[in-house]
Amino acid sequence: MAATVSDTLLDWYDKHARELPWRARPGVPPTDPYRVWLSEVMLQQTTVAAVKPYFAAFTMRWPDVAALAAAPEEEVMAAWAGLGYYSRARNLVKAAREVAALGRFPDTEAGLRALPGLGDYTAAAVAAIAFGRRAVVVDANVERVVARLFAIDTPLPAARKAIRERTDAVTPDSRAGDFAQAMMDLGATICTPREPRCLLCPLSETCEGRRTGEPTRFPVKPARKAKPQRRGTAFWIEREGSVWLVRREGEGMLAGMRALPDDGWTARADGTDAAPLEGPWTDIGAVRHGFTHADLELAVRRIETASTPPGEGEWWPIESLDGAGLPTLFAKAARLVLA
DNA sequence: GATACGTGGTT
DNA sequence: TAACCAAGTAT
Repeated sequence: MAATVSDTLLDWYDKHARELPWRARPGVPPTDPYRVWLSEVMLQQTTVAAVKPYFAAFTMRWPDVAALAAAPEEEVMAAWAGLGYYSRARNLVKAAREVAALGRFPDTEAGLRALPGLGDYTAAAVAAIAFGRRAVVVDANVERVVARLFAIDTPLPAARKAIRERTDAVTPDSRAGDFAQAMMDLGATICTPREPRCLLCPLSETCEGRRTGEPTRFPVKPARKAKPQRRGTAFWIEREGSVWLVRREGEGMLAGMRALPDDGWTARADGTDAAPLEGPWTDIGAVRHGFTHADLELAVRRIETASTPPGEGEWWPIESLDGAGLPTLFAKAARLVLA
């Protein structure tokens, strides 16, 4: 009888699993749910390389969920600065507080799914990896591997239903966490988007996508929309060695993060160019920054003043600006001013 | 289902 | 270099 997909893949994983800071050795259970959850949230739409230093910093500073639950949201947001998708940090604090109030992590997929910031993927991944539950874990790696394995040529996102069903069918009852991580490792290192290393793939013999001769045809993705180009202005207001920082409100772009005051640019519209103070302003230059759905050219203007701007904000010592937790866009603007 | 939401690495 | 892409979620 031929070996199953899961047996073959688990054998491969036992030999080739990546060693990652949040990962126990394959098959060895004592996996701290806090570390699994934290890493999974950080890894949402984010590369392993980008996550590593943040994971190290967070676990050093907040070693368990109780410590994170007790942290001021503002400090967690600042520590997240540079990692992107900042609603993750807001939800991270909320979830930590719910778990702390509960006294422990929910240990079922449904219980985890109810926490803020845990969607279908993350709830399944934590249930499987941290609690050994059988769960169907589907991320972009699994989508790609499964779409190729079964030559699913329905375009995304309509293909998700079939992909999920196929993934369910090959997910084993035991070691579901290792199986999920094996699928993701395979997708990240072998079954890559552009030049898959089919000669090294443990599943190549049964892969229907490979049999077609064009494995990279799967999964079929819709064409992308063009990104609009936006313009805006940020204002560097300096007084006695400090710069005026504001906190961005709401739940939109960079919400909750410290920032330079700006002219109200959004992903949908250019800024008004209106300054928070009377001039004279000095033009410093501009920085370019790409967001998911818009590219921004941000002009930077500077002024030295003795007065405090209207509205909420704080004078932040320039020498310790690194600790302010500015998102990358404003870190670039600050770098330009200080260069 | 479609859209909003960051950033840095890779090709 | 300009796309493309990454361990997605919320609305």
